[in-house]
Amino acid sequence: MDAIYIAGATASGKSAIALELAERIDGEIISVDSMQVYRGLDIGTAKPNAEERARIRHHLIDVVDLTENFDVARFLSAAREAETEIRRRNRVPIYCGGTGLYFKALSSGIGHAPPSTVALREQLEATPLEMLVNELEEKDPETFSTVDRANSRRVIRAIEVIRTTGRPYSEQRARWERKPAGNWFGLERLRDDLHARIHARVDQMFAAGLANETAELLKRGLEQNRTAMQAIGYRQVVAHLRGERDLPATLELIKQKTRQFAKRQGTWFRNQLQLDWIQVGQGSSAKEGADEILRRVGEH
RNA sequence: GGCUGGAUAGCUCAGUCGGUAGAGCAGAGGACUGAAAAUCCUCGUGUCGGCGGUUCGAUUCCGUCUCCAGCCA
Repeated sequence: MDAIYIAGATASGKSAIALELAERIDGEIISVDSMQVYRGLDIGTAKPNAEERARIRHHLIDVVDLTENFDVARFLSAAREAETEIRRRNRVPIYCGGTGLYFKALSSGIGHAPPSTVALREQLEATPLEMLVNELEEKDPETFSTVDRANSRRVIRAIEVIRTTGRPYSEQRARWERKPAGNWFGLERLRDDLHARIHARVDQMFAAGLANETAELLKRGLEQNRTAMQAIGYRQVVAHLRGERDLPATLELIKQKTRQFAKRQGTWFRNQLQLDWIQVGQGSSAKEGADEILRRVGEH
């Protein structure tokens, strides 16, 4: 059986469905999640627990230390490796997660530009955006005309590649095109339903000790890792621990940030990926979700 | 009861030397090629607390009432 891809916003219930599916078809799960790769970020990333991981083999979870950097390219090669391994065992790879960029890399590749280096990036960050944009116009007119020039992250990456390779960024990117969906599924819920699930999940995270976990991670260098520090939940709890916000306000803020994030995930999935959408009903079980996926896989 | 401040977009507030008003946040939509749970873009008509008065014209000035905060009794 071909690999199955399941994309869904946070709290959409994708993990439970993937787990159910994996048991049914003798599959293994490859996490498509930019935060679950970090060791230590457990509660806040809703990582599958030990029991679930004992039941079904998971990949791309806990693969890097809090002090390491991770990016799409690393994800892509690790994912391909995991898939090969799974195939060798005659099992079915089930990709499941919520990081749109990673899914896109899986379907369309990522190009061959070099990774970022801390020193150059810091230097570029300290440079006024306008200067970088001017440099871009001169050295890579094509990227200049297509990038979001107000978005410093985009401009910085382009300049970074141009300076380290001496070549235009535009010629080092993968050609992205919309490919027809195979076993690529998107999970969708009614907005109110999803929000209710998000709120309940955030409450559960605190009940499970998110604040303590964050305090522990701080001792282990959480703040030194820029990417991990971006994770919703941890970032807000760190501010709370510093006394910048009380607990109820922190819970509210995290719920709000998560809602906004879920919305952005939906935008990405809808417009950047080619998915076969599955409406997940409010009271439906993981089993029903898995049934629906299998039914559609049969049709493909 | 008296005095002083407030009352303007869902929230926090700015402003109009009198010509019916605008930021941030929230919300909605969108973008996204090695940080992506990040980053960026677009979208603002609301009895300017109520009622009177002055005025060609009041959200803006005056009076009064209501509510909120603080101070004095």
